[in-house]
Amino acid sequence: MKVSAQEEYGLRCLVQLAGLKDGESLTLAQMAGREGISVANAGKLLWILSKAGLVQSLRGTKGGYYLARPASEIYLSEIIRVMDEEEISGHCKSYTGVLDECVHTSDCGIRPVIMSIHEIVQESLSKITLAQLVGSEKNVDATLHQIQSFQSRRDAEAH
Amino acid sequence: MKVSAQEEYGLRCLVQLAGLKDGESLTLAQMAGREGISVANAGKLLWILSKAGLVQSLRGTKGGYYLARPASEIYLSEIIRVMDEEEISGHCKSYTGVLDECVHTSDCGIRPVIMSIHEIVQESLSKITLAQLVGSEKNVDATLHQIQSFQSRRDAEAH
DNA sequence: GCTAATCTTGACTTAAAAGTAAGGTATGAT
DNA sequence: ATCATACCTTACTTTTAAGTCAAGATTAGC
Repeated sequence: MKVSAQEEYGLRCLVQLAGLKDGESLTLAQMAGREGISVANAGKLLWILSKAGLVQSLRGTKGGYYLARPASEIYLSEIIRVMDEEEISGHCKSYTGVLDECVHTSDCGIRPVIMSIHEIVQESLSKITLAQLVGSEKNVDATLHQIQSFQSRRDAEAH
Repeated sequence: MKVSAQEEYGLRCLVQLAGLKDGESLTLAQMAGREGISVANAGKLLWILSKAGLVQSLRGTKGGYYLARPASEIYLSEIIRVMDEEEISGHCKSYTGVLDECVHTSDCGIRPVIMSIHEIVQESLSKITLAQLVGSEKNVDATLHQIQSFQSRRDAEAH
């Protein structure tokens, strides 16, 4: 249960774009440089984000990438879902198929758990927008802890 | 962000053991057969669980595996953590290290998000015990939806 | 004590994810 | 028009996770 490299780098590039002013854009080379990944790799990630409609691009000399919507209207749940949709779509088309991939079909108590885990993650991430991730680590951390779902976890102990 | 094969199969084997009566045990071959995996693979998974103290084993002719504690005292959070500790331990020792592995060290708004995602998952799973996963799919699903953290998610829409 | 059943452990093989390379296509400036 | 810039797309290589193999060690029953 971990965040994949593709998910994380995709998120990082989006945060960069979220910090831009209106009318500005960033090239692949710029984003790759700041994240320490290759231009080719950044190109792949941004292409996925572009295909999903989260970013738009402009070709040519003054080209680059920019967000397709305001950062305050892009939720992390959507980003995470988009970034690993690639590998999923090869094996199965629907969301039910995702389960059939790793869960065998006989009746058992585990299927609802796997499903619930994914729902919990998606639901938690649907409360955070890209706009809330722009800024210093300290500020973002403070912001996150004011969001309801993140705060409630403090009541319970982790076993 | 998905449940790995290792996590899922480990969980499945534990559910099998949780369904045993006192004094009973299961061999690798029995568990492997029921889950549709090879005996060798089951051996690897059970060894991890054994090393972590979740199961105990008995060698020899009448040997097999059984839970080290009552199923009602084993939380899913612990299982998930144990099952992918292997890959983590090779690169870094502490939990901080897990983050340094995939997050570069400069100040940014993403580190707390990655950390929070893991915390949310752990906290949610710490409310479910192995004992609650024994039974038919329908019953387990009903049980899960009565647990507080799973129920609260229904209020919000998934974006 | 011998044998058969079973867990233990490390090395190896295979499959999947991540990342790279290269050629193609569109755009803007001169 | 031509050239330089930068995005687009497919195929390939590398790396990592998953799964397998085989030899060793332990126990129960005869």
